[in-house]
Amino acid sequence: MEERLDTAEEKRGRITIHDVAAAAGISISTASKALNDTGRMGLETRERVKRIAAEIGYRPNALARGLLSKRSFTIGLLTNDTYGRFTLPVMAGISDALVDHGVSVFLCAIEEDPELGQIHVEAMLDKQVDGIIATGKRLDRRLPVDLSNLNVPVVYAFTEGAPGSVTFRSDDAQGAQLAVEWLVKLGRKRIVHVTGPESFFSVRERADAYSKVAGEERPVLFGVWSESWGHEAVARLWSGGGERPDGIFCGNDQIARGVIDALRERGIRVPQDVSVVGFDNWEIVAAQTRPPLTTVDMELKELGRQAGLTVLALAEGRPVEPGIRKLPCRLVVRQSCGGDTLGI
Amino acid sequence: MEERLDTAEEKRGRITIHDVAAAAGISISTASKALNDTGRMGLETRERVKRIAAEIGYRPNALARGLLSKRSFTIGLLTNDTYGRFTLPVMAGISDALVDHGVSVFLCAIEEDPELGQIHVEAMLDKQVDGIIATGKRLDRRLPVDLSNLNVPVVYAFTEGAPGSVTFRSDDAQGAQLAVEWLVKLGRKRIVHVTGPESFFSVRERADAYSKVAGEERPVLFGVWSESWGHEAVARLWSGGGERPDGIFCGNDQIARGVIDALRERGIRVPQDVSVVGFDNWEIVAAQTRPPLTTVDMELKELGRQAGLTVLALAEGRPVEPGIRKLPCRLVVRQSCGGDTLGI
DNA sequence: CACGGTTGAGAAAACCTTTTCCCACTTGAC
DNA sequence: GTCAAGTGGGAAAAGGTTTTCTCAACCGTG
Repeated sequence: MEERLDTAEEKRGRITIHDVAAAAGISISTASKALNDTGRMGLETRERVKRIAAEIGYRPNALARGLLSKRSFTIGLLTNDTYGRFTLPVMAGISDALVDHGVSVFLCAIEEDPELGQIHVEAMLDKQVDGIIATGKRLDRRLPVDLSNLNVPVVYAFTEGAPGSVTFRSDDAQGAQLAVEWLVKLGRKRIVHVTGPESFFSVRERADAYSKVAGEERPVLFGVWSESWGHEAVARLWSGGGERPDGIFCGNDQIARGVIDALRERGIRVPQDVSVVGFDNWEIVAAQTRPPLTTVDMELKELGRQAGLTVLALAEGRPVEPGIRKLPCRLVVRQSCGGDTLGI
Repeated sequence: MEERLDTAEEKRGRITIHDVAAAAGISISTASKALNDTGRMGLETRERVKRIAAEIGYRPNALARGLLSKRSFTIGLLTNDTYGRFTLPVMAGISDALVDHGVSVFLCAIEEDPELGQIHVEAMLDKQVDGIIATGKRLDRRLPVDLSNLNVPVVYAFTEGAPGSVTFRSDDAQGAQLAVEWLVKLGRKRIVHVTGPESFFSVRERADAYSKVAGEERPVLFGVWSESWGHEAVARLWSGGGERPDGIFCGNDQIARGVIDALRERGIRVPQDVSVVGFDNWEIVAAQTRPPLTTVDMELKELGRQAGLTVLALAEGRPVEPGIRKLPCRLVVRQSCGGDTLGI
């Protein structure tokens, strides 16, 4: 009765459902139904087919399956964030959410090149992706590629979406609020905000939230996203004869790092004399500052997870409310503010 | 004569070769041959079919094509480098090399989880990837997943490969040599090497190359891959009564950053008093040090490019010599060593 | 005029699955 | 003993493409 096809595995190429059917002495239709838990058949037959399939190492060909079902169990992730600082956590979240559903992710880094973007999008469409997630490095900029009437669902994550689309982004205002409230809670009174270029939407949003909590009259220093700007800002703050801050909310971790270094160089102690809080929770920067940086995490992985589930829902035809979804940030307490041993 | 099917584009779903054939008034076989430049037919027919296909926006379905040709024009990139520091440049290189060939890349981050790795590999095989590239964050460690008898080609890049496979890696010895020779050329005599854990193969390799150039008696300080170790190493070097170095070759850029910061804190000028050279050319670190860091670039993008072309060659059945291919590193001259204005 | 060779194009098989019928058989009720 | 209903399983089509084979028409040559 053990009628296994020795040739099946030797025959160069994959094991198909025909091999399973032959090995079980049934037709391929029955084999298919047995393996997919569809159709009617004896429980015993079903079990036997499954067992045999497992034994000979059968795995269904996703291409053939996709041809029929119009689902490729594949999605595309488009990004212009070359360095992957934002994209990688997003990607991790997407993959994490979709791997259980058997979905794999094409990653396409398109830089700022519209032509390259076009090529990648077409390649993905040819491969019948079930959907596309667009992500980037800036909330208020579009990717240099048109994703508008694509006949596959598109979801935007951490980049500006087309009108009428569904977009996921971090709630920067809430994140900033978290940071400033923390400084206030620690008793800081003379708080300032050192941040990036005012042209960034998230800069303005964070600055507004800061003003709401710290007070409209508290100063905001706009600059660039670099450590050296952090240095310069400290120089500026401590050079004049004005009030000396006791709390600095920085627009990102790199600026915070510059600020902390500059303060140390001036003999000002962090966090005893001045509390510093950053934004991004970019581990590589935040964990290496001295002292390690208290900062705001944008929960990009969760953002990716939700974007993944959403594009899947759209691909399956489930209805999804369009609009912008803001996901809350989280404050990561390390030692640059104090309060880390308080258990507040 | 203009007999275009208005319905073709309206019919929900993609435009198929049937639509092209119908629009051109020919059979699908002829259409296929016209579009693929195969078979025999009148030049005029060929051109006309191509024109019509373009007009109605026909794009071949890669799933159907792959089913027949056994080529999916898809490869998988497996990595355990969560943060993407090494993976992203490699990925960029692969993508760059393969996009012209119509190949897309599945990215799978598997952390250190063998089960997750297994799941992703199976998902990729189900999707009939033409090949797999394994990459990681360490030259002397395997990915936590078995890629040995997979019936698709596997290429290793920046991670340890299976015996008999083809593996691409950076030539760390040559890179280290480049760095130390640069210090020597600048007239530095009292060179030391501050590097990572001796358990890393590349650490030993770089250290050996350093010893060959600088002299066997020159000191090597093993530690960890962090800025704080850079600080500590400087403290150690400057605390005793011994000789003070005038050139420091660091095992990576983070250590170099720590070293430079520590030197500045002691009032030692870089590069006037001490030249510092790093390893990795991790832009985000190397460009933000003060002064910007002269460092060794491992050319990971080129490495990815070659890995991509190799796995493609294997997928197409072209013969490839197995073995380990070492790719040369490149010295990136910034200002931490001096010599940057010499044009040497 | 008969015939081999060329040219242009189509029919059909193949790739691997899933799904929709459809058929034969069993069971129980009347 | 006949019928209806239910059960287990198979044949075949469909999905979009490529490729092999076949066929008809046409050409020139002997």
